[in-house]
Amino acid sequence: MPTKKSSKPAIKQIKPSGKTDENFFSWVYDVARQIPKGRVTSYGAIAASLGAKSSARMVGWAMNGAQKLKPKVPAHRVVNRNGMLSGKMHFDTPDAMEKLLAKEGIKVKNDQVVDFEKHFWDPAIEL
DNA sequence: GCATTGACGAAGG
DNA sequence: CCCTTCGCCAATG
Repeated sequence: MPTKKSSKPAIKQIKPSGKTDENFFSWVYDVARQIPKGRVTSYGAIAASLGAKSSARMVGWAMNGAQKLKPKVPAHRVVNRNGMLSGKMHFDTPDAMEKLLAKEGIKVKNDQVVDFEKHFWDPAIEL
């Protein structure tokens, strides 16, 4: 039943222009979606698992579109190396990230994840 | 087309 | 120990 029209290409289209090598970006989204509930990881860890540990910034930039992506990417589970919610301000509301984390059992204090190491999830190892 | 910025990270002073 | 600088690469002005 090949009635499958070529529609809905997994992941892509970060930009309506259709530019951008979605390779790197897509990988980031893919990994981010695989983050177990109640766990967090860092931008650098994701970048490193992709073979671009130096491009942690790109991971963060990728997250910028992650919120609108479908299915949405749990960007709230991704924080910086210090466990700080550096990207909370980029959500719909500054409280969204903190709230989502708290909902999954992760405590956030002063924009920082409590017991970050304990909740840390390394895609390069676990994946 | 060049300059600045950015949800980071590691290294240097 | 805190602050500054560099690297990374793409988007935006």
